[in-house]
Amino acid sequence: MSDKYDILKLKNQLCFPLYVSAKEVVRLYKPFLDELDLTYTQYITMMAMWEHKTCNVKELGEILFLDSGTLTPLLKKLEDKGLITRTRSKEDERNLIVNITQKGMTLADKAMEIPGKMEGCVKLSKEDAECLYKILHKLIDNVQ
Amino acid sequence: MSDKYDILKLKNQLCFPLYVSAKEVVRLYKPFLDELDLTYTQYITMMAMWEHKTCNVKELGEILFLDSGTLTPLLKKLEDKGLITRTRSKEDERNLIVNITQKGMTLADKAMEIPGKMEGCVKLSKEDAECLYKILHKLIDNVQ
DNA sequence: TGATATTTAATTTAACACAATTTAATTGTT
DNA sequence: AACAATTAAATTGTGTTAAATTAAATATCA
Repeated sequence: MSDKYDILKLKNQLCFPLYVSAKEVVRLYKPFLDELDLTYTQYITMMAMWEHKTCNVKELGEILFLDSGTLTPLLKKLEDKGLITRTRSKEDERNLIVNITQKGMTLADKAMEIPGKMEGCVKLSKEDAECLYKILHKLIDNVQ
Repeated sequence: MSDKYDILKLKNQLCFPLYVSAKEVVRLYKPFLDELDLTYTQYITMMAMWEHKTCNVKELGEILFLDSGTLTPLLKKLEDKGLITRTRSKEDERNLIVNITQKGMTLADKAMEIPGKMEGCVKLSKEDAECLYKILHKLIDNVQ
């Protein structure tokens, strides 16, 4: 029934449903994000840019919990698409300033539909969604 | 204070803390898993194998929510390490049977320490951990 | 002040994961 | 028996991430 290896079973892990949920939710976004020609990581980066308009890579990394190894190639792609610009700071050449373009801002209007569509897919009650949100933020605070 | 783009802000997304939590938790595992010379995905695969002892790739994929594109190279690495064997089924040559080896089983003893160590890192109350577990499983059921 | 070390910021590289496609084996239908 | 449809795994290409590297700025001290 129960042996000493029970604690190694997948059903007794908290990390596993967390890993699976995140992966599945990103997968659910895919068809919606394909319409904007964005990956999920590009999407959250654009969310940060829609809000902040200007940012350097370091700040963006702190907001998004991404490091520059992820952001550098990603930002180059967004620049290629014309959604942002990348320019070195005159004051400190180490800093790369990211600015949103007009085209980038325009994309927000198309993106507005997505959060509502996703809610419909995930199908959690308002209470569960709020509870999940709170616990995940606690977890993130704890591990920083 | 509030504008029509509020619904696109990161702080109003549920997906974002989910994405960050999963990533950060996997990152926390890294130092412990380095001692076993396993990646996180290899670790959950070994968990499935410690429990089931034998499995084909399809079954393993269903258990782990991974596809053959992820599993094929991963299983070859675990085979190289001597933790599993990969053999084609005699009954149906399309099926690749994965079996755990003695060396693979032995690794479970070292892995036994990890769940406890991770609990210490994540630092959620028993109530929060249980609640999180339940909601995540609901979410996974909903999106299947 | 000038030389050197340290810190900081971003890029590059290599490994891993995932989506989409391909190949191979089996089953079903006529 | 022949062909189509289905199933299982492998392969390929793209994106993400950790670790190492490069470049720039600042601090230390002779």
